[in-house]
Amino acid sequence: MAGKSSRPEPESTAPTPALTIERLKHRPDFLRCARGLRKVTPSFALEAAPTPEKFLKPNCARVGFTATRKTIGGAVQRNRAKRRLRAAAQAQFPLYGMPGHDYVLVARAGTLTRPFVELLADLGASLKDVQEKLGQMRILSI
RNA sequence: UCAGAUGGCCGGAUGGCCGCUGGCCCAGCCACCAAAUCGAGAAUGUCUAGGAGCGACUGACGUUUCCCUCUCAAUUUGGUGGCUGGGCUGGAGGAAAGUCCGGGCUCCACGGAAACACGGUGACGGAUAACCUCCGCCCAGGGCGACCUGAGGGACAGCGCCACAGAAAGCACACCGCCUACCCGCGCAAGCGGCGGCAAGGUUGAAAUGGUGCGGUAAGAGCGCACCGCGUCUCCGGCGACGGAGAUGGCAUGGCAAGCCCCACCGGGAGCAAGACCAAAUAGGGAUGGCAUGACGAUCCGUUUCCGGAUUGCCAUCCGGGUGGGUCGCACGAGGCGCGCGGCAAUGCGCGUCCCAGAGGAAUGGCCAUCCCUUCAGCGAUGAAGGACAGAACCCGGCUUACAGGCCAUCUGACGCU
Repeated sequence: MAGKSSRPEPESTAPTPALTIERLKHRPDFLRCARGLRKVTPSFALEAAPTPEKFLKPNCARVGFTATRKTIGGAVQRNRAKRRLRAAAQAQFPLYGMPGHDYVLVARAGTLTRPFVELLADLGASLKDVQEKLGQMRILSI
């Protein structure tokens, strides 16, 4: 925890030169995020948790995508839902993502039907909301 | 023109902004390797590394140049790999689906053969790497027709079943019926009763022991005859399944094999998470229970031999820890397209040409605009909503299932015109 507190202030994340984004690939990471913070919108559900020390890289956030057969449908629908979420993440994470954290975007029924502009707005608002809560948690833990 | 049959094809189009991924090329940076050049150093020092040339010389010796060995550093060139940037180029399907068959490929098992078991296939001829596939043909059924449908071997090898209905459903049967010729009794007689004969007609059923007609008879019956069906034999056609003709029998073996079964043929098992390799990590942690608690060996302790003690074992379950990487397999194949030849066709042969997805929480896209199509509203201009089924995962040949809309060819029937 002491090592984490040496990071720059949360306000200065936006002008940080290049936030690299990696993809979550392993089931334990998804499970850990599911136990973390959760923010639900009509477009999707956003889950977030700090990246474990072991996989921590400077100035890097990790994102994963999930779409279940039960809520979304067949392979074609699930692929399309994940692609829309990926495109939205690519637009919004460099602006609002926090380095040193893992995020998971869970597709919901609205992921396919919601207009893309609103999907982007949902993601931006959710990321800001999660950013505040994570910031509070960090201050409390110090 | 309408209705229909069969086969084949397509499966929205164009542009803009922002992205993902494979291949090739270029540039920059980094790392490694090799070579060359230059420099420094080492050997190298009281005893002056070695060699060659040169000068000089009796000789000792002197001097200069060059080559060879090792180490370090720098520069240049080339190669390999990584990262970043740029350019060019490729990037889901007809079913990618279901995972139902058949193969290739991989690993495992296995001495050969046979038998048994299990599973599959089932007219005939061909195609194929192979098939439960495909083509042709035969038979049966359906349709005016083009054409369609068919698990299509065996029911005298055996067992079993045939519900309900019906008189009778496998040693067939006699309910309603038909007859009274022969024989017996009664009666003058008609007739009645008995002894009997029959299965034509009715009824049931998926199915009733050949059908129709004539003769025949007391009534009837393949009892006789003709035609049809069926069986057997002969001849002809066909590679064959089978078809045709003739003779003959006098009607026989009812159905179910998708109940068991019999016959013929085929079949090792598991699958790319197969499997191979590199790197990393672990190299045996703890608990509980069971077995052995011997022998051999090792280590330790008792000073040493003898002797004694301790540790070390195996199996199961649970808990904990580590492992999140990469390369190959893996994209040139029973490959696509075109032409020619053989074949009715499935398909085969030859020539030419092309390289055409390779991901790995899994790319092949996200958004916008215009056009196209469909539906709805509207007289209309137009507006609104929407875009079939569906996403490669080792590859190939099939089958099955899903599918908005559209195109082409051939053929059939009806109507109209010439």
